[in-house]
Amino acid sequence: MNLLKIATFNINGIRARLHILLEWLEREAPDVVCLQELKATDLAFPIGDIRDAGYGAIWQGQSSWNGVAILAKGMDPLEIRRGLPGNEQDSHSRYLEAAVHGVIVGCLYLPNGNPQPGPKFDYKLAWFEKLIEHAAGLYDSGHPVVLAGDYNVIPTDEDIYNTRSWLKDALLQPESRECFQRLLAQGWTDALRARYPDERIYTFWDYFRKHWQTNSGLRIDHLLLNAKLAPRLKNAGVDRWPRDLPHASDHAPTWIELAIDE
DNA sequence: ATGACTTCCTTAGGAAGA
Repeated sequence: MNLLKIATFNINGIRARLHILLEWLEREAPDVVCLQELKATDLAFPIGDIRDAGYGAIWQGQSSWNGVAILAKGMDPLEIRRGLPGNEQDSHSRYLEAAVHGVIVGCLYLPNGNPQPGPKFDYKLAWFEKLIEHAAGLYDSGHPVVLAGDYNVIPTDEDIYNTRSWLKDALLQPESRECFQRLLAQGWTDALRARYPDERIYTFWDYFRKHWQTNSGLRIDHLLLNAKLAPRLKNAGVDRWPRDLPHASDHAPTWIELAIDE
């Protein structure tokens, strides 16, 4: 059976971690990659190295912070939109959407929202509302759709090693979780949770307190599938090995494999 | 606990991440 592998990876600075991205692309050969936190301007995006690795790309950069990209093996993604509808005044580069290998791919970097309460948390929730609104149309578009990215939401207490030191954190506030649940209630399948209903799955381990070494992680990078795509889900997982490399991102690549119609 | 660790932007230290 032919499989299409789609991954999301918060790279946390594409220039500082280009060697990790290239090593991972070569070893895992994903067909589609959603990147977040480029932390680079459009001009600084390393498109030459990415083309040399066999990938086409579209990207939405920004100096210092944020920034998203979609990579596709052997083709250029066909861009559908950049930024969410109704968010034209938003100066942050956080959303790209493209048609790639027969699937509509939304690549998102949802605002972190800390500290909360405060304006950053308000911005997170407002951004989330725009996403929920746009996702409803995508869900019913009649096309296979995946919404992949760093959602900056820990959906449940099963998605964190221990809530004790995170209780005030924006990632698990009831408002953040309620937004995520309302998005899921449109019908989306949380692919990693569907594949592993009862296991602890983490996609992020912060740099503090030896959290990687003690597997004290969070599950905040998600791939949501609409009803057209969910029946094709064959496998899902997290590539932990890039998190263990020197100068690693604090996130690990998170992926799904979909059956392809021949 | 205004912490810890890391990058960016720029070369000393603040902002931001989660």
